[in-house]
This record gives sequence, C-alpha cells and structure tokens, in this order.
Amino acid sequence: MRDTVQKREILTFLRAKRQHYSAAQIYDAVRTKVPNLSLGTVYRNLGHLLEDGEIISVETSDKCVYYDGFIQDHAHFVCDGCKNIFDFPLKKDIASDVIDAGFSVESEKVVYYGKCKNCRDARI
Amino acid sequence: MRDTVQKREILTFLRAKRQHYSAAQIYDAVRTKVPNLSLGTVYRNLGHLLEDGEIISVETSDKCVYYDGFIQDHAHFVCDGCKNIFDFPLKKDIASDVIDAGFSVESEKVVYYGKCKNCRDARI
DNA sequence: GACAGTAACAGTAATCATTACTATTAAGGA
DNA sequence: TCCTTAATAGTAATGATTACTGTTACTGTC
Repeated sequence: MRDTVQKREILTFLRAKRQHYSAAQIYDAVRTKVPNLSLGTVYRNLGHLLEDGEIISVETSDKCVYYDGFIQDHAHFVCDGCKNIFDFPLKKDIASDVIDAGFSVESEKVVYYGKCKNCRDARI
Repeated sequence: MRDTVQKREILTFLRAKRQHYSAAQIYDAVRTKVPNLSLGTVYRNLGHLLEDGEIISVETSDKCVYYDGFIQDHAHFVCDGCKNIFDFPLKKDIASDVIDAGFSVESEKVVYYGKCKNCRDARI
C-alpha cells in the first residue's frame, strides 16, 4: 500500500476534529488541499483506511455513511432533531454473550437514536 | 392509516420467521400473495411500520437495509463469512450514560461484526 | 539520480437501493 | 351506496457508491 498525498490528507482531515463526515464532505474539504482530487479516490481510500482499522464508519438513518477518524471504541448518538452525531463511551463486555456463543467479534457498533439535550429542551 | 392487504401481508411475512429481509426480498416474497404489488408500496409500508415501531431495521455493511419483524430489544451479529444475521439478547442499561447526559433515547442499535461459529470453524 | 513495474489517480460512466411523481384504486366513514 | 382521500401500481428520477480506462507518480532496484 503506497503512501499518497490524497490518502494522507484524507486521514489528516478525519483526525483533525472529532467529528463525523460523509464521503462528499470529505471530498469538498480535502479538495482545498488537493484541488483535483477525485471522489472515487476518496471512496477507495476510505475503504482502505477502514480495512486497516485507521478509521471507522457510522451508518445512520440517512442513506449515506459517515466516517470517523477517532477509532477508540465508543458509541454514537444520532440526534433526530439537529442530525448531529455525538460520541459516548462504550460499556465494557457488551459482546460477552456473543463471544461465549463461539462467535469471533471483530468490531461492534452501538448507535443510539433520539433527541440530544438541546433539541429536547427546544422541542425541535 | 388505512388497513390494506399490502401492508397486512408485508407485516405477516416479516413476523412469520425470525429472519432479516431486504426490501427486495420482501417484495419477491409478498408478490406470491399480492401479485401486482409495487416495490414503492413495499418501501412506503416499511417506512410506516418503522415509524409505528411494528418492525425494526438493521443497517449492515451492505448498501441495503434489512428489516426485522421481531421487535423485542435485541442485538444483531452480522457474519462476514456467510452474511447471515444472528440475534442476541441485549444487555440492560447500555444507554444509561446517554440518558444521564440529558439525551432522550428512542431506540438503540447494537451490531457486532465478525465470523459466526460455523464460518470461524470452517475458516471461510 | 534514472528506470521499471505497478498501485493509485482523475475523470467519467454505470449500478442499484431508495424516493418521487401521477393517474387510478379501494378503504371506511357518512 | 356515495364521497373523500389515503394508498396503490407503474414508472421516472435521485443520489450514494462502484466500476472502468487511460494516465500519473510512488517505491524498490540499479
């Protein structure tokens, strides 16, 4: 796997802030650094980075996938109101039942849906 | 909300077996009962049933959504090998941190990824 | 440093799950 | 039975993602 400007900038962008971005958002942002970046290149690199465990992905109710450069195990909260994604710590040993059943767990995704504190208070 | 043959048959199909089906699979299956069923009707009814909490959905790494007529809280395990989806009980109070933070949690999705027992043993 | 081999790239076309649109049908209350 | 209108079938449009193709630029070797 070669080291390219495109891949490096994509990873740098995802690591810069603890936020969650769609492929299109990453494309727009990284294009300021790599002007003729291609959207296909974004998807290819996101795929590689996911395989290597350098980033993780979050599937929300939207039809697009969000990518996250913060890879320490954590849960996500997707707000129905403002659509923001919040991070929360993940409790230990959630998967113990599954492991006890003889399954090998490579990753786990915990996503909560509802209203964040602001949207709940504002009744959005 | 009206009671239609299409909606009734979709829900009956999803409740019949404890499995997880894509919209296309539901379309094919229910068409044996409602021959000129439309795929749009499947999606519209799945949307309604989701809103009403009559069914739940599972987003896997595939690009399509799977629907589940078994709505008691449970976790899903998606096998990388055979692509089957397995049900597991969900531990209690997983979301307590989120609720303590003032967020209102309407639903939670817990999905594990890895190899099921068979695929692990068979090294698929 | 130049060269060769090839993975990764930009640009574009294709795929396919899902959604939107429109004229028609059929629930279900009066 | 009649009326209102939500739901439907059929089809077209959308949009995220993937595939394809000729070109570029990493990286190991000399």
